[in-house]
Amino acid sequence: MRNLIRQWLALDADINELIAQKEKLNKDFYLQQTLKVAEDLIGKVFVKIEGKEILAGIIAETEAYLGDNDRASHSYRGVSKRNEAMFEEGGILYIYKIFGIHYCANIVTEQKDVGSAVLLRSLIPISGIEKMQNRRKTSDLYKLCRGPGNSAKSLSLDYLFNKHSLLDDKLFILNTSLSEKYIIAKGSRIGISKDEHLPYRFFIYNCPFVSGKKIFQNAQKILNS
DNA sequence: GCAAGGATCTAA
DNA sequence: TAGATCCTTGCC
Repeated sequence: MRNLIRQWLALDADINELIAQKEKLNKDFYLQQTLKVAEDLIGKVFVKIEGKEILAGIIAETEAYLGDNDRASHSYRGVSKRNEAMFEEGGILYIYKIFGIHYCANIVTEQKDVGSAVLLRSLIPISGIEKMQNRRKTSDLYKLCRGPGNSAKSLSLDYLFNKHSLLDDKLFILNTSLSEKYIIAKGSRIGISKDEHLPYRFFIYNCPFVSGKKIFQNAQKILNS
């Protein structure tokens, strides 16, 4: 597994070192523009601590859902019982269930009442892999956290975590710079029927942990600045 | 290719 | 209150 990760992110530190060395993303990060947050989250490490077990993955794929005139966003028609987390101040989770089957985890962004969030689509698992394999009932590392439903299942993110803070000691995102070693690309969001042309999906280019069959189609590389 | 599966929203 | 929709997945 370590070789597999090295191949993609040249990650040398183990998870405990990483947590000890790196800062958590703070509130100000989440209050930024949603598209910037979605792009900047690529390469960061999502961490969930369950007892003595550390579950962690490098964020490899995100999608932005804006609060301003984005017809594909759950927030488009205003506040409802389902989406009210999206209208809170940034830095918390918004969890919803799709097709009555799969949970999907979003990271709420921007100021209160904006109604924007970033969908967590895929992770590169780096810690707690056995637990993820048990939950997903597969040992295939590429498939463990590929797609929003699978990511939420691996991390066991359900309604209990709706509105949960990401500034928590057991649930946070590390401010790493791993993405500098990879090319980030953007393209169309997946599985939506409105405004599907908007390039609001961000992902690590040519990465097998990323979902979607057409990762290169309609993809545009973003050069590291 | 398509069914599972249930909450949510809209229209009446 | 009925009917359509849905930021998906894994099966056929």
